[in-house]
Amino acid sequence: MDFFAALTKLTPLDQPAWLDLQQVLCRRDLPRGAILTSEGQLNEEVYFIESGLVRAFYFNDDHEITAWMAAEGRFIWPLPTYLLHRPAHETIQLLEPSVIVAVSRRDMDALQQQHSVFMDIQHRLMERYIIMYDLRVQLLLIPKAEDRMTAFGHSFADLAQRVPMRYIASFLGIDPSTLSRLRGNFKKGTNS
Amino acid sequence: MDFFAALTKLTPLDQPAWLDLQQVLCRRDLPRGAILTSEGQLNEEVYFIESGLVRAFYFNDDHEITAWMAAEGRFIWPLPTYLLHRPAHETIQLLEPSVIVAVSRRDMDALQQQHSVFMDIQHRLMERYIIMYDLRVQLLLIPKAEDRMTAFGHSFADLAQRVPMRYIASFLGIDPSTLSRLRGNFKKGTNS
DNA sequence: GTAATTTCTTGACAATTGTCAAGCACACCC
DNA sequence: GGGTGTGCTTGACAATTGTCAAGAAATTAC
Repeated sequence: MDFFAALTKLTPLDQPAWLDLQQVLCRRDLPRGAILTSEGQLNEEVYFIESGLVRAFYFNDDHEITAWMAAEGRFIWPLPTYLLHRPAHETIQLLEPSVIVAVSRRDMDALQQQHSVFMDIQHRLMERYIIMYDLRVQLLLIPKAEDRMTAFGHSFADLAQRVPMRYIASFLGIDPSTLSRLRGNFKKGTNS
Repeated sequence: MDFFAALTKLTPLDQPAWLDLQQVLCRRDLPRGAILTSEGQLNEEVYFIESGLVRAFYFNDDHEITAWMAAEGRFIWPLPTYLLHRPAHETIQLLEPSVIVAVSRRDMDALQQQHSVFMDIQHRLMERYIIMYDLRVQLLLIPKAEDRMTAFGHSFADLAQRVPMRYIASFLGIDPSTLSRLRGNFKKGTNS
């Protein structure tokens, strides 16, 4: 998924803005398991996933919770952290070897001052985040784990295939063993 | 809570912008139970709660789920609906007699074209929504109903007092009878 | 390819939560 | 202020889900 294509799909981008952006962006080829940002550290970058798969997680007591997952073609702008100037409560980690485009906050601030189109982009991404959050809350309010899982499959068919089960489980607030059992039952149900 | 004060707290507002806004805003004194917008209808207004208490809900199968609650001093900009130009999936209803300030979408669009400060306001509110959503998701991912309730009490102490229990229950994804029981246990626990 | 590690599955059981229903308390309306 | 309706509480039970643990399967490393 091309970075420029994804950007223009978000908002038409003029040549000067794109050139200035290219000056400051940094493309990284990272292995599976690499950490983009860590819980507790002040995040000062925004990202785009050119290829690969990423997830964010945090700890509640001693067990980790997957906050979200994203694959190639998606932007990562850790907004709650970014907006509040607070240390991240999430760790962002690669689930597959990935090519990540990164822009530092300092550079992004400067770009936003020079080209209003970068404000528009942030605005668009905020819109997307809100819509995603809305969906996420609706998912989590489905009372039964099985129904929650089915709904997840509908909304995130692509991720349902690629993301390891236990991450999906914690994303949905289900114990991995319960999720495994439900999967088993489901298969039996469809076969008969 | 004064509308103007709340606005300027969000973003400093110049005189001309405020005057133009006053032209189009409409203040309504509504009784308890009144409906601001209904599920399935295209919402074309944004609101501010000058006094009173409001909640939004929708139906999942046959039982209703409270999406959010808000008291005086808060803005209501139904963003998922507004952004997607889709009919609302929520009904917004007054829980107490309230004074509501409303601006139609048409007027707001015009204001945003004339005064960039109204874009800033939308931007600020989107930031708030994202932070609220983030909190909401974290709440819902707390596995035990009792812990979820406690966390709710911490984050929304004001609402916990004023909002009828069954709405809080559905907000937290708990059955009202379970919530009632937990409350009972909790009281016993603190007394001994 | 094989060993080592990790992840997934499954069983038995316990804890939590939901369901249905009945009684109680409270607020609201004339 | 008494009747009416609504919402809260509580009991008994059922369904769902979590916990702990062990074995199977898959993946990774060498």
